[in-house]
Amino acid sequence: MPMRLQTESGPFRRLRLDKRAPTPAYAQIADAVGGLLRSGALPPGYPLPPERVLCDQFGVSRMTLRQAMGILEREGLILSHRGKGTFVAHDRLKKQQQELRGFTEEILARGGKPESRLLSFRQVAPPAAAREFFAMAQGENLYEIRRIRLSGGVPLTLETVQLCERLCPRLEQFDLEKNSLYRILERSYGLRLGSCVEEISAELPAAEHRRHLDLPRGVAILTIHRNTYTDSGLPLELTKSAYRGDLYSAIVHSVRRQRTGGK
Amino acid sequence: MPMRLQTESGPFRRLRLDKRAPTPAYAQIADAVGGLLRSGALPPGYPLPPERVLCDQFGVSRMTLRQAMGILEREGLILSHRGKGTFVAHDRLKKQQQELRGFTEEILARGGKPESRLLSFRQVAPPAAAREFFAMAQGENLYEIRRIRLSGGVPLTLETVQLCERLCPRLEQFDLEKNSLYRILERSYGLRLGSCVEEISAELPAAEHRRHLDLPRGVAILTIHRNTYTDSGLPLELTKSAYRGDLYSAIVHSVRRQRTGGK
DNA sequence: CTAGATCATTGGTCTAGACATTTGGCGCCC
DNA sequence: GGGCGCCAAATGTCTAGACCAATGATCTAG
Repeated sequence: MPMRLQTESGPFRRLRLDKRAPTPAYAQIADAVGGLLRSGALPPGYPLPPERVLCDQFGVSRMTLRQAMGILEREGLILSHRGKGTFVAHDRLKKQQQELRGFTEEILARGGKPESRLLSFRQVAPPAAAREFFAMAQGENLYEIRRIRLSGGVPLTLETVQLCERLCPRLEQFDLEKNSLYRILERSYGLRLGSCVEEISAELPAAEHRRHLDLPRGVAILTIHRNTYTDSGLPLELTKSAYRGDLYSAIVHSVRRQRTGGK
Repeated sequence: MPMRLQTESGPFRRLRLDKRAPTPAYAQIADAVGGLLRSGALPPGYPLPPERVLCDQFGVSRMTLRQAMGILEREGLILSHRGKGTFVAHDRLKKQQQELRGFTEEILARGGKPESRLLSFRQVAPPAAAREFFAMAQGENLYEIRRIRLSGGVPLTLETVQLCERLCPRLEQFDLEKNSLYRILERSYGLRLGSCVEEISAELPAAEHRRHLDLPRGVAILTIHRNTYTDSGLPLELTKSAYRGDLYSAIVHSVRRQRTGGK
């Protein structure tokens, strides 16, 4: 007897697709299947229905379905093997792209309760480093924001942000103790954050750190310099953060460079 | 007069494709175009020929060409806009995936001259943390390698690596002062590195650090705990590194999570 | 009982089209 | 001169197939 054709899609049976929606079919499929996988309802190694079966179910052609599967595979949610099938990947395989987050988002993601205390908000003449980074013309101004950032009421970092006034004029109208700066930039100025480069280093505490961070003895400072760009590559923000070394550490996900691979 | 159809592919004119080669057409195209872009010969914003022109030139269908373009777009080498065209992206836009590297590779990439001094190479009973990470059975052993790692003759970090003997038996036959551990794992054991998670923190120097790292006064320690996995998600290596804070900092690239997007 | 051939099933690649949507230049009309 | 609409060109999405290559179950010959 030939190998039985798999027709029972099991947990995938109920997934559907709205052909009238403006979102493309492949995105809907990737969202639907991806959501099911991320829910953790299926154990690693659990087989997905064959592509041709899913095509029937969603009512799309195979190329469209494979566009969705490609997204899921790049995210590390599934693993495909020619001749065998496609399977739910192990959790550890999830390709965690290093994610750009502001302090507020980062602390929320870690289960903390972010707060801010504004130390100063000034317009300053740009130092050379900032002038070069932002490609500033003569006479352009820089916003400089200094804040203590807390989690659960404990001072965690002393942060200095520099922003080019050209990109976010009248920034002073916002309350930077109550609002996430990144949210303001995205929502109110339509600046879509794109990427950043951080340099993470270790230092001994200086007087300034002791003054603001309530440092116990025997604690070092984790310093992060961040250069942020918009999604179109425009220099957006320059940040220096001094974290309490005993309360904060940076988590970094890396992947091995591989062959350019399929999908 | 209608808008002139672009037929001059300019710098792209000479790119060709070997239909008999075993590598898929889309990979060849991505390599060829990607190589031209990475060479820096074209300025940011320079327009690529329309997809249909490239299809003709390479002799492939549009879906195949778009598979190649999708790779380049995900790498951040090009930017596409519906209705306008496809353009060379700005350098800053290149999606630098955080890359997993061993010390040797990292120092070479930074233009240094990596060396190692072996402090100890032992088989030890696994501590609880390692037993859990490697999912070790009773009686299994752990390799523990302690090395001073230098760049240009200067001690840079004190590194302790733990490896599960099951995955790389008879590791003691290799000279770990002369060979990159990652190279050994890949070449001699066929273990393909996949990804890692690092926790980066700051500490004050301990006696051990002073003893081995030749520390000047006023220097903190940058500590990196690394959990490494193979490309199939198998736990491979557990490393703790203590870097001289004045000589080393970690560079991290991050990108903003976006809509699942096309291609 | 085993080694090898067969073959259906699977994902990987590719084609030759189609229609949709966005953009921007051009010409027309006021 | 200044809008406004048309339309060609461009990318985005999708189809309904095709063939290839790897896998592994089954069948068959020894």
